[in-house]
Amino acid sequence: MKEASIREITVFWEKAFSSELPDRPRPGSQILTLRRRGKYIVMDLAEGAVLIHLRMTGRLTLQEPAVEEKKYVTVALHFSDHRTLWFHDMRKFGRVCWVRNANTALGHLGPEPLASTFTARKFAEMLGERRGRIKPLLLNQTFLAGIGNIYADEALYMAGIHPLRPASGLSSREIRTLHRAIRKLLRDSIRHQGTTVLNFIHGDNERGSFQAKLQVYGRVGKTCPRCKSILERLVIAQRGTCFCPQCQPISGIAGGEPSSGIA
DNA sequence: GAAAATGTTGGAAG
DNA sequence: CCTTCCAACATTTT
Repeated sequence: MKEASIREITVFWEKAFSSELPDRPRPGSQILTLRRRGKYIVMDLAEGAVLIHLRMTGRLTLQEPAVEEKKYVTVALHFSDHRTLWFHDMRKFGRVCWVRNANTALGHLGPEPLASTFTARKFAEMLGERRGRIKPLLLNQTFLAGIGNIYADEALYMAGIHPLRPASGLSSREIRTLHRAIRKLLRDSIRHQGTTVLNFIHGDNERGSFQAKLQVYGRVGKTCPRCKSILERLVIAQRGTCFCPQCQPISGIAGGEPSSGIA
């Protein structure tokens, strides 16, 4: 595809679209690149950019939706080659935003976990300055970009860290383990085309397969794959949280004896 | 049939 | 700065 541009944007659900410009994109807004930053899909244009956030149930198709799913289409981008990108969104939390400058609009985001500059050392520096608990921090996009509820739970499980542990209280060993877990998890999930819990689809219109690899997410009450304890559920920062009380002790190091400290 | 839970984020309020 | 609650919305599960 060469010299593609956005010809027109049709908005079916007004709240799903916003623009920093007085008008919607004009004909000839050439598309330069397509990339991801955190949970945003970024379409850089010759002038400005289009940001897409899928939130909970957003999905994109280049295929025209069937009549019965048309009611969930909130925005459609019509390209110069006469193809159309359909933004479906059952819960209507997703957003499409036309901005002047993508970097400015996304300037609040924390580092990319997969960037080479995101080292364990850098992670340690970032954590040391923080007061809160580790799980809400992992979900905080201004702290680190791109981690959602599933990967936060999985990363903490993989690293053997209780979700309520104070962020600044992690040992350097735990930080290294968590850093590794986050990066491995995201890489593996991308390799498996993502995690489809309900209706997520990737660019080829297919479901992801990483859900088959999840160890704790969605498995409350089932057994821990590692130690066979019953996985427990907590609500932390309004988000359901699944963890293994044995492998992720609230005190002590992962895998260590809970008998440290007192007595 | 009502209540709670679901992958997210931003805003308000303490 | 940090945490908590809520709102946006539709569907499924309890």
